[in-house]
Amino acid sequence: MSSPCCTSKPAPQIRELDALTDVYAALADPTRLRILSLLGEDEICVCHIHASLDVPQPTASRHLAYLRKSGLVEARRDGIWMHYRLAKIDNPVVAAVMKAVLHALTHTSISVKDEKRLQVTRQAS
Amino acid sequence: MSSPCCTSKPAPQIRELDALTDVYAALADPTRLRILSLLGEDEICVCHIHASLDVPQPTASRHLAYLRKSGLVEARRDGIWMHYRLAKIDNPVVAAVMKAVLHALTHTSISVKDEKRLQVTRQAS
DNA sequence: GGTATATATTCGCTTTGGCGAATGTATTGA
DNA sequence: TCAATACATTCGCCAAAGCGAATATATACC
Repeated sequence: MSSPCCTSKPAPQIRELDALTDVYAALADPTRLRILSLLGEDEICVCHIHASLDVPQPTASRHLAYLRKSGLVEARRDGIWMHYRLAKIDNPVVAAVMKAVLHALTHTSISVKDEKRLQVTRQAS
Repeated sequence: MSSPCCTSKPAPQIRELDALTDVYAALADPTRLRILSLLGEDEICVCHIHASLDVPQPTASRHLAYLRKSGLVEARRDGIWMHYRLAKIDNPVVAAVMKAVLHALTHTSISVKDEKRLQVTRQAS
C-alpha cells in the first residue's frame, strides 16, 4: 500500500502545484479517459481510436492533442498514420497517480466495451 | 505495486465513467488541491483553511462546497464553526486513486508551506 | 431583540473548453 | 499533377466555472 517512490529512493519534488492541476484537468473528460484506457495496452492509430470509441475523427484528434500537450501521451508518425501511446512519466509520484488512474478505468464497463470494439476493428483491417 | 483492490477481493465496478470524470474535475484546481492536502491530517475549520492558504473566505467556502458536492470531503457543524475532513471513499479503486493523489501533494513545496502556516494559525487560536 | 463572528451564497464578468461542421494539411500512389 | 486517405485545425456557439465584491444566513452571547 505504501507509495513506491518513497520506500527506497529519496522523494523527488514536483515542480509546481500547477503540474498536478494540469494532469487532473486532462483527466476530467470522459472521452480522454476512454482514450487513455484504450492506450493502456500498446500504441494505436487515430483511425482505430475514433472507430473504437465511436466518436467523430476531429473529436478524437482534438482530445489526443490535449493529452499530448499535457504530456500524458506521445505520438509517432508512420506514413499516413499517427500512432499514439501512453507517455513515460518521469516523476514517479505522478506515475503512481497515473497507475491508479489507469487501473480505475479497467473497472468501468464502457472501457471494456471499447477494448472489445478495438479488437474487432483491428481484425477488420 | 499491485492495486490493493484486486489482490484478494473481487473487483467492484465503477458505476459510470462520469463518476471518475467528476473526481478529476474536482482535483483540477490548485486551491482545491491545497485544501485536500491540508485536510490530510485531521479535520479543520474554514477559518483555519482560508488563513493557512491565504485566500479570501468566500473562495475557501466555494471550493469546499465543490469538494463536498463531489464527495471528496465531509463537514461537521460545531456551533459557529464548520469542520471539514476528507471523506471516506467507498469504492476501493477510487480510494486508491485518492491515496496516490494525496501522496503526490506531499511532494509540492506549497503544500508544505500551507501545513506550516496551519500549525502557526492553530497555535495562535 | 441586537450585535458580533463564522460561513455560505449570489452577481457580474471573464476564461476555458466542449461540440459539430467545415476546412486545411500531409502522405501515398496512379 | 491529381485524387484519395488520414489526420489536424479553425470557427461559431454554448455551458461550466473561476474570481472579487457584496450580501445573506446561522450561531452565540449580551
